[in-house]
Amino acid sequence: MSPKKDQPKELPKTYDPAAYEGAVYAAWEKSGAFKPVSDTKPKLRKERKAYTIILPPPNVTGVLHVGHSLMITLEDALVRYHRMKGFDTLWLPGTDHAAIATEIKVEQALREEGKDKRELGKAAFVRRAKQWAKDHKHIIEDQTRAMGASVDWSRNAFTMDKAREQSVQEAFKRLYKQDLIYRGSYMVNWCPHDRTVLSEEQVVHKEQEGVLYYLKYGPFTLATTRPETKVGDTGVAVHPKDKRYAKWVGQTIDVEMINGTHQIKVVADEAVDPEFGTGAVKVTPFHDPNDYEIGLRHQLDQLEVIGEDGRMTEAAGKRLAGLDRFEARKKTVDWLKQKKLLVKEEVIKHSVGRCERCDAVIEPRVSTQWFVRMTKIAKTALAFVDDGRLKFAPARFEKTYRMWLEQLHDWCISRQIWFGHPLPAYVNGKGETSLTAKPGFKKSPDTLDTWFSSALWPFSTMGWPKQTADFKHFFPNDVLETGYDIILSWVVRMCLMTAALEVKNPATGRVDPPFHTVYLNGIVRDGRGRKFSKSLGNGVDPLEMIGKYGTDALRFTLATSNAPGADVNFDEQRVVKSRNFANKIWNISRFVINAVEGEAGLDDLQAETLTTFDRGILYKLYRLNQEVERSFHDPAAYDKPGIEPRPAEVRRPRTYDLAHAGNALYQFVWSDFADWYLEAAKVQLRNAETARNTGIILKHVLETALHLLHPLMPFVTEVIWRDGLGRKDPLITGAWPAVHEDLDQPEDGERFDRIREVIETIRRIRAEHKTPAASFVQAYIVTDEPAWIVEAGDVINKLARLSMLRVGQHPPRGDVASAAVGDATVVVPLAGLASDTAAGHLQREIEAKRMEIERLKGRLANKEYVENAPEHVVAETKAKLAEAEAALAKLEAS
RNA sequence: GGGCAAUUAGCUCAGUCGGCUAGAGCGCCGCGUUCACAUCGCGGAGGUCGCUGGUUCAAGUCCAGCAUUGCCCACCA
Repeated sequence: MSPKKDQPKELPKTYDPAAYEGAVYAAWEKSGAFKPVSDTKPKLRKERKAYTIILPPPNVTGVLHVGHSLMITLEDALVRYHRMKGFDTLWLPGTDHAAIATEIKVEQALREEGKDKRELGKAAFVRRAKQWAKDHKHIIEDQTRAMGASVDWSRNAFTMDKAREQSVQEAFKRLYKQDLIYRGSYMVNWCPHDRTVLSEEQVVHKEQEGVLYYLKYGPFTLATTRPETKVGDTGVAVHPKDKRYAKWVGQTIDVEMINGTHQIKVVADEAVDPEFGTGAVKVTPFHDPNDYEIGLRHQLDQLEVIGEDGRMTEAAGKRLAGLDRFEARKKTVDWLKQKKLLVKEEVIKHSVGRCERCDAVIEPRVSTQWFVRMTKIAKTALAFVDDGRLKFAPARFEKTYRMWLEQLHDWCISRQIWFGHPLPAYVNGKGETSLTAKPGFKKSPDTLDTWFSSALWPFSTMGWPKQTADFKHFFPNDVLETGYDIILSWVVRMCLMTAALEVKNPATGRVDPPFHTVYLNGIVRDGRGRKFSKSLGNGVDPLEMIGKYGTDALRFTLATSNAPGADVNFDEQRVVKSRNFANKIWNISRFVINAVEGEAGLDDLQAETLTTFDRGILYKLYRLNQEVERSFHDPAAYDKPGIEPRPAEVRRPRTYDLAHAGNALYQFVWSDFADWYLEAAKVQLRNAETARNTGIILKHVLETALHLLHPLMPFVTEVIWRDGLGRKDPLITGAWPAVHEDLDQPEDGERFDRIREVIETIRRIRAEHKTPAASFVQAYIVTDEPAWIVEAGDVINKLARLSMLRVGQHPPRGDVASAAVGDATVVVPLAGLASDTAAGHLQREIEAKRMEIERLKGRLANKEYVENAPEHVVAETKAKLAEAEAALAKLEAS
């Protein structure tokens, strides 16, 4: 604890997040709290272990959505925790240039001005796009601030800034030299709207209804969903074992098309399913991935009939040329009908690939593009998980990672859009490539897939290929936290690039994974488990939530809404609950601050006069500390020397279960501390003998709880710390509270709970007998072990609203209500109360006890149970039985 | 077609080496008493833990099968 203090301020009655959050964030940032401590104290670089997280860079085009909020919440909690634990902590922010998304936005802006990007020209367009990105990136950055993210803005990166440009160029060149990048003509996914090739991952397959047309096709009848491609057919394929068509195989047949009669070769190929349709399939090698393969195997011609713009080419013939592919389909069908070549139409469901950005139907086509060879480097990436250097949380996602690496196809990295990293290579007329300008070679007009730069992010942000001080200290990163929906497009590729570029871990000198753990969060859905969508109108704006309830409330809600890796059902009611929780913390603090004076600490406690409540709450606080640490604990982060984990943490970590931590905190703060200890403290503070201890404990528990809460609820805890308690050193850089092992006394907790049960029991009896809230009743507690209950007498009197309490062996006779609490019995005389149910009540209590005794006796009578169950379980059962029998005896006596 | 999840109170979810009477919040019903908080306090009702078998002294928890829902992967025209 720091001795430095400002004058505490009087806290208002209700916590108003909006009144503090902006200023608190600004103060944190200004103080340098977000930066690694070693930035100002370079000596610490050697002494302290680094803890590094890179923020998955949001698109510059984006605005904050709840998915971002979840990500920021989890990462910030981890970062704040490790900062408080004494790691040299770096959380590095950045944004992604999102090539296609940005290009689309800028095109839109141009269109609104009545301009077209092609008439503007490439150079001007790129300038404009860069400016647009620059103008917009602050939006998502400001929103990241609003979430309270303790990122180091001084290291803010952008996938297209100078340093990252160097990383990208260098990466391309190295891969090219190692023959891991090549250029070639293959079947690719083409978006006719954006006029660029896309990678497999940028194509979204959607199930939709379509028509399967059965056509007369020379001597065959065959089925197709894409009749417009007929003019591009150069073959018909059948299965080699299909007897129906055997006689045609190898022949060339005449087929009537809309643009004349074509000679079509009939081939036999295993790829044809004789069961589907008619068992014969038309082959369009230029425009279908399967047909492309069949065409290669049988040397069929490739005929381009649909152009890059999605319109039919000259080769499609006069009647179709220039038409959009879907118009061409209609026209072809009309023509087929007219010629009586259409046998039937069947409505089917089939999957159609669409562009993930613009939703246009993908047109597969043959095209010359650049690719990264994946198979070789995949082995290294698989080794990362094989030998346990890379772990997934939850572990099941490791399977997804493996699955993808085991069935890998080469990655198409060239794009025909204008905005992006220029592809740093030259090509000549013969298709030869070069990294440098040579006579006859021209600079490639292509740009690189956005994900190419993202794949370098864990080390490009650290200055790679330069061996900067940051690289040496902060690489590899610790945790990569992100949504499970981008394992493939991003996580896998970062690992592949680390392997391909042989980015060495400075600490081990070998190629290690770029992070030791991948922590995956789920997708945020609405309260009923549906995905957010514009058409449902169920979207949630995190900024609106922040405005209404405060950032801490949103964060606490997101952190506690689900188990790790599971989807989050977002329910605004829970944000209300979290807001109320923040307010509860606020008011607890107001009470403690007003009630307690002085700076005495735990060392000043007088052990002899500690009450059951005092010991109990300290024990529960100790357990809470353990529980929260266990939830945050990541064994891998401790791998390097410097910070020793506590033994208990390591025993059974619940890696990254922040929901568990949040629930434990909520339970402790609201129930144990506010509802019980605080109420007991109100009594103890009036007693000269217990007042001093109580004050010390109130303050100690509050201050400790503020620390433990801080990673999840940074704002309210900091405000209380600063304004309420008047602390000068901010909480954000405070040290994680120590635990006092000597407080680990479970019986203290049990006694606390036992007294709680006594009070609850009396209250229940009061309620059952309709005792007016304001009235007082008397109570007897029949017990063999009265000392610590007697000591709590004043508290019981107040909380159960008693006019008299007796503890001892002799309960009153007659008209009473009795209930068992452990082996004790609580007896409340009913004289003067609405007591019609007294006898029934006692009877029910006795009956319940008897049932319990029966059950326990039955279990102990079971030989196999006694022999097989572990000793402590059996002993526990025996103790329970003894307790129940004692309780029954007392009930029957009353 | 292959794989992965989920299924516990009206709703949203906890329940981590199998072991007392399965918990929380919200919602619902009843009552509100002293100066932290009505964004509050106290009490209560509410569950055949999806179904069927199996393992075990003991199953919400482990195993098998089934059902329903969701997600991912896969070239079926």
